[in-house]
Amino acid sequence: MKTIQIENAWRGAKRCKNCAIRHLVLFADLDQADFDRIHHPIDDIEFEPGSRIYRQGDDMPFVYTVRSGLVKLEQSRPNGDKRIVRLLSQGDLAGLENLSGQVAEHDAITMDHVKVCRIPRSVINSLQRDTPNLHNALMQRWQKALSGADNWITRLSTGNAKERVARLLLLLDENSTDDCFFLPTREDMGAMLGITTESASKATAEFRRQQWLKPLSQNRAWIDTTKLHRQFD
Amino acid sequence: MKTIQIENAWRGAKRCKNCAIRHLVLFADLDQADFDRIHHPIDDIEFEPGSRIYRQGDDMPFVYTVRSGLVKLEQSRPNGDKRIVRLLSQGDLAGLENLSGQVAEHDAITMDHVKVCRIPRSVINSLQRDTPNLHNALMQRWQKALSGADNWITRLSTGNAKERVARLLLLLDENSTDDCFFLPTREDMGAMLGITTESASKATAEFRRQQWLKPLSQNRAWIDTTKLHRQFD
DNA sequence: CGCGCAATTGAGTTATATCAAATACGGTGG
DNA sequence: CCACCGTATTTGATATAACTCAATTGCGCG
Repeated sequence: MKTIQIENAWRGAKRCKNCAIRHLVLFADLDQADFDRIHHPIDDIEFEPGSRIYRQGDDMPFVYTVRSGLVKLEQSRPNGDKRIVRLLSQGDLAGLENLSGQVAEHDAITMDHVKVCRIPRSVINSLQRDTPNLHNALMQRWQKALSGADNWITRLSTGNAKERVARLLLLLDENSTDDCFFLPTREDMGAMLGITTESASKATAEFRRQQWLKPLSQNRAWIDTTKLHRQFD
Repeated sequence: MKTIQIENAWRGAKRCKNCAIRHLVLFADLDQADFDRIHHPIDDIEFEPGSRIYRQGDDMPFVYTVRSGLVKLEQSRPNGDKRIVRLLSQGDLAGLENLSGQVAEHDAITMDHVKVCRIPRSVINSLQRDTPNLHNALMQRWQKALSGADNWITRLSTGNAKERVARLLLLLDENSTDDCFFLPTREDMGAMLGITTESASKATAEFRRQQWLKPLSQNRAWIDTTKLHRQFD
C-alpha cells in the first residue's frame, strides 16, 4: 500500500511540450525556447489510492501538477483529527507554498489512482525570470485556489448536514468532465464538511432513497443536479 | 453613514516612497525608477466603520492595500445570509481577483475606521513587466491569503461553538500589534464561525465570566491567551 | 465461503438553533 | 446633564439537529 512508481524520468522535460493535457497545465503557454531552459528533471509519477504525495511540514523543492485523479489536502488538528481543506483535480497544482520555500501546509493524499508531474522549484523560479506567461499561469492558479477556498467555506462549511453533503455532491459533479463523478468515503465527506462520518452517511443514504443519488461502480456516482439544487442550494 | 472621503489624490504616487508603512505594503521593494513608472493616481481613502469598499460582482480596476483598521470579506448565500470568509488588516490586499480582470468575489466591508490605498490595476500590471520584486511581493500576498483561508477552515469552522470563539479571539489577538485587539460584534463572530449570533454571545459571555476575556473600551478587548489556549486549542 | 472494512441504521445524549424577552449600551436631543 | 430611543447583547426555555455509541448490514477481495 501507498507505493510510489516513477514511470518516466524526463531528463530535461523533452516531452513536456507534447503533453496531452498541456493546455490545462502550468506550462500551457511556454514555447520551445522556454522548454530549452528547463535543466532539471520533471518526473511523471503515479500513485495508487490512499498514497501520501507529501506530508505537512515537509520541506520539499517541488510543486506537483495533477494530471489525473483526485487529491485531498488535509490539515491535522492538535487533537489529532483531520480536516480536508481543498480538493485538487486535473490541472491543479499541489504544494504551491513550496515555491516560496515554505514547508508544506498540508498532507497531500490521493483519493483516486493519481498521476502527477513533479516539477522542481528551481525550474519554476528560473522560468519565471524570462517568461511572463508563466507568471500569468501561476497567478491564475493562486486565484483559483483562493476562490476555491472561499467556496469551501461558504458552500461546504455552512448550513445543516444535508445541505453540506448536497453542495459537496454538486461541486464534485460540476468539476467532473464525465456525467458521473468520484464519490468520496463518508469519512472523507465528514472531514470536508466538518460533520461526523455518520451524519455524512445518513445524508447520502437519504439522497439515495430519494433517487437523487445513484451509485454506479465502486466510488462513482450520478446525481440529479436539478432536484438536489432545488432542494438545498 | 458609509461615506467615503478621499484624503489625498497622489497624482503619480509621489509620496508612496515615503509611506510610513511601506515596509508592509506591496511596494516595499520598489526603487525610484519603479516609482517613476507609476502614471496613474494612487488614492488614499478613509472609511468609517461599516462602509462598503466594494461589492460582490463589481468589476473594479483596483486593488486596495489596507493601511490601518480591519476589513471583512463576506459572501452572500442564495438564501440571503452572509458568511465572512476572511479578515484583512495592515498590509493585506483586498480585491486581488481584480488583478486578472475578474469581478469581485466578496463584499469588502470595514469593521473599524479604515484607511486604504486604492491602486489601479494598470499600475500593478505595468510594474509587473519590469520589477521582479513586485512579483515576489504579490506571490507572498497570494500565499498568505491562501494559508489564511486554510486556517479559517481548520481553526474557525471546526469544533464546537466555544472552541471556535476561543480560536477566533486567539487569532485576533495574534494579529494585533497592541496588547488588546478589536472585538467584533456577535453577529460578525457568528458569520465568521458558522454559528448563530446567540451562540457567539453565550460563548463570549461565559469567557467574560471566567475572566478569560476582558472588554476594555468600545470594541476593544484583552484575553488571557494562556488560559484560553489551554482550554480550547 | 468467510474475512475485514465501510456503510448504514437506531437509540440515547448533547449541543446548537430558534424564539422570545429582558437588559445594557451608545448616541441624540431636550 | 439627563431622559429617551434604537440597537446590540445577554439570557432563558424549548425544539431540533447533530453527535456519540453500538449494533447490523453490505460489499469487495482473498
